[in-house]
Amino acid sequence: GWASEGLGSSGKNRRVCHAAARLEMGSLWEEFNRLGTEMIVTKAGRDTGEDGTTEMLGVRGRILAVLSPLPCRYAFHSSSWLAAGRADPAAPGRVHFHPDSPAKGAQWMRQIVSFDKLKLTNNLLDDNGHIILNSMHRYQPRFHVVFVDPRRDSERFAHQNFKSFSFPETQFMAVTAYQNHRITQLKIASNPFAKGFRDGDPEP
Amino acid sequence: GWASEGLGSSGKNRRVCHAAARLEMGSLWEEFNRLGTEMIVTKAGRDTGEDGTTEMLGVRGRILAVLSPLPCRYAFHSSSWLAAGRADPAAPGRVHFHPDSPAKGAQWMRQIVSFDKLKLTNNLLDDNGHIILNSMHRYQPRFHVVFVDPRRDSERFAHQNFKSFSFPETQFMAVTAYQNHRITQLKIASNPFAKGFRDGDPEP
DNA sequence: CCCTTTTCACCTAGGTGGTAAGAT
DNA sequence: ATCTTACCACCTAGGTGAAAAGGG
Repeated sequence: GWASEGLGSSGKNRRVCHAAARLEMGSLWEEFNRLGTEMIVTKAGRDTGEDGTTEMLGVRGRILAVLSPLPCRYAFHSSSWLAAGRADPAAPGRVHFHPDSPAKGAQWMRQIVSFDKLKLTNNLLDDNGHIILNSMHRYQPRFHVVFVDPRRDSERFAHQNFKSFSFPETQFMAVTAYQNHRITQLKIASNPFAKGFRDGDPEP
Repeated sequence: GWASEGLGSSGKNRRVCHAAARLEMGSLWEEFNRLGTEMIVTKAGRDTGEDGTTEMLGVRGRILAVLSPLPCRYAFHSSSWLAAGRADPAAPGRVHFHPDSPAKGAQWMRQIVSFDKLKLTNNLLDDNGHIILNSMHRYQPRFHVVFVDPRRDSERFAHQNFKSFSFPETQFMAVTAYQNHRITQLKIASNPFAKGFRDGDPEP
């Protein structure tokens, strides 16, 4: 009934307003962010390795990720990124639904919510559902916890039924090839699939 | 409302009574069945490669698979299977929910419904959710299309809300090692992961 | 003797950055 | 000159039956 769909003090539905989230692998994200994170975009789509942990209970809902563009074009000169004019026109942003969606809150709590199936592409005509980005532009990942409202006129309450999270340390630059060699080295050191490019002695 | 949940002539909810299904790779299943299909069970769990196609429209529901034991123990002697006494006592049968469940009918129709994540084990203490079988016993795979009834007292109508399918050509014997060498050869010829054991010239 | 378990080489499938060639 | 693409060797991850060892 209507009474049970009351709003919390934030103007959000009570089912989502207490949702919380923390970033998994936060120290690694910070290490990348200090150097200026770069993410490869290809025509076919490449992974991102995004992780997050939700602390949501009792919500029957969806979790989805979006990448919000930051409004500037960049260039990499003498080891640093510089703003280089207005952002190129962006295609309408795509949304990536977590593959476990929809699921109940207890299910989301059971394990880390990983966005490792999310792929980035620079192909404006992509029809694989990947998220389309402009290379040499900067993005802020965000994700939304959405309560699936069973009411028939649920569109009217859409603004109450989600709660959003973003972690500044996950901002990144979309590139087709790495610009900063220190980013390349950190990727090689931290991604198991790049183990073939490591040369030093591995730690236990 | 209640009127819209009326029953078809079969005594099943109208949402499932028109569901239909056909077996994918039917001719390969028949080829195996003529020889006597065998499926490996291990302690850790092994795949089955079950495929099926549903023809279900407009149903918000689940698809799940069960393996029904046939009540006999078998032995393999001189190239054929013989009944060999009563069936060993079986643990309560487990159910395998298709990982896309729940989903709407249109989603199920979009692609082949494959049970290739279903694994078989002979470990009675298995806690990976695999289906537990007795080796040297025969089984009939079945699957059920289930309408998720939104009514509060939906348990009362459970018997109306599913429709079951089984294909006799998918019956198989659970084994820990292949008994019939012709089954081994047909597995090697038809399973891409066993390509390493093929010796003849491959067909284009 | 019959059946089960363990380990193995050999595959499929797909995620890495490197590299050189291509595009603008 | 700068950015993009296509292909590659090298990984991770995991599905095969073979073979040998183990158990009752």
